[in-house]
Amino acid sequence: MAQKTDPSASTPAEEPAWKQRAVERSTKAAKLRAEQRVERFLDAAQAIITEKNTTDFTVQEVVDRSRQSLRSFYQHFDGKHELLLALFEDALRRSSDQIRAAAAGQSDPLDRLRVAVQLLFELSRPDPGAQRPLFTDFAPQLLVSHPAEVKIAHAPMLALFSDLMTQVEEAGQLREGVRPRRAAALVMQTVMFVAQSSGVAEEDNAHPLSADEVWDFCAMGLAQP
Amino acid sequence: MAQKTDPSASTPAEEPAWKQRAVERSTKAAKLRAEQRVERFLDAAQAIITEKNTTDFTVQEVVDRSRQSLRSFYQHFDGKHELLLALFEDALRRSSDQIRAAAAGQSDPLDRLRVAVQLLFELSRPDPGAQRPLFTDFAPQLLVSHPAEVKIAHAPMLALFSDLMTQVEEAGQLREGVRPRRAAALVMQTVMFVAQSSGVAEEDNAHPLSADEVWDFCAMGLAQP
DNA sequence: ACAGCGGCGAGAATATCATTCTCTGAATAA
DNA sequence: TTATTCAGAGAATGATATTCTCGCCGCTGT
Repeated sequence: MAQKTDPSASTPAEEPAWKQRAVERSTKAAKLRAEQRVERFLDAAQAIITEKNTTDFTVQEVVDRSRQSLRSFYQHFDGKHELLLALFEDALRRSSDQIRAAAAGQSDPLDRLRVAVQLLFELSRPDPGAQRPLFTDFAPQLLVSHPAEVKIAHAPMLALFSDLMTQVEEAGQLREGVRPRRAAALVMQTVMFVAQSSGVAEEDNAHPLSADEVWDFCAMGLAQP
Repeated sequence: MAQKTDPSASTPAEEPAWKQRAVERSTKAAKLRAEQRVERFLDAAQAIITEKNTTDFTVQEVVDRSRQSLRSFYQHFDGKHELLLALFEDALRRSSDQIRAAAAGQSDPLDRLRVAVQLLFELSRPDPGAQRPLFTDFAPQLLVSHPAEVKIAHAPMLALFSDLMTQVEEAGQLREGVRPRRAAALVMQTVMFVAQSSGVAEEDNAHPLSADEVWDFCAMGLAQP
């Protein structure tokens, strides 16, 4: 395919418009097909993850479930990590939308931030039923193996918290000397990570950290003013 | 060992004292040998980790380096993860000692806590030279695969922070309503995790979070009092 | 001194995946 | 119709962890 279009680039006069259109039509079709295939892989993976509540599936499982082939898989993804990354990005984006919507229900900027923190905490903790082992399970691994991509995936959530934090600042409710963007990053990571490790219940003692506790910590810290 | 002493408890008449002693002597020797072997594995692994600055070594490497055998390895460890866990626990214990010592240099409880937080932050961030890829590299994976063991490994550090936090409370410097033990857990995790993800430098923008920022966040939170 | 036994080195055999490669049939375009 | 591209099936490869099989060696009770 690339071999067909490249020649036209080197000698444009040779390629009449109809041919370009034809090529484009076929290209578009190909893209569509590719998107559908990718979609099927993503759906299959998501289904498996939800079922097994872990990201420990094999590529083969995804391939079988999506009724496609290994060949196809590797033609569309650079590897398993890209598939996971895609799902992770997606989950994070949807979650940030959800949080943004929830926060919008509050009129006070600090309340908006509070709601966001608390909801993020809930969403980030291990299996509140069957959702998002992506956050809790997968994120840590990626953070080690593909930090740059993870940062990109975090972007929407970070943007949300930056917004909220900036609003808090504009309302004069931010402590002196706190830079809103950095605070946003700090809070986001704190909440996500703490939620993660707090989730181990077992026969434990007092652990079950609550969203309120986390919020109080973020908002007011530890020290007596 | 426990198995040798227990039988004597259930049927004491059968086991004369000399036999017990003899058995114990041989048992003790065996234990000693086992400990030495384990030690060699641990040393070898630690050396490799320090060299390659990653925990991505193969069991075979460790075996070769320690001049022992795979058979021995699996006779002494349940698997690679146990080896790593052992090293992790150790590193964490040594770090908590180091931090405890550093904190002891301060007379004010809140200062002690501050020093502890800042040092923990520095120790937890990716390779400030060649040390502890155990924290940064390995911990996340374990947190997913063996959360219970990780919690155990965290115990000494948690104990330290609990102590420091309690001292802060006793000095009346803890904000109302903050439970020292939970706050200790919260702070420890926050600092360790934030340190981790902050370490990715590259061509980045403003990221390099500082220990001071983290401390300010923990101590005073975000909101205007 | 000797037979049995446990610990261990050497390294082959397995098992599990991810990833790549080869063959092939079918849809599509020319 | 024929050539080309696409994509399914699944075998081949490669990297590791983990297990297994052979012996050897030293110790221990007889």
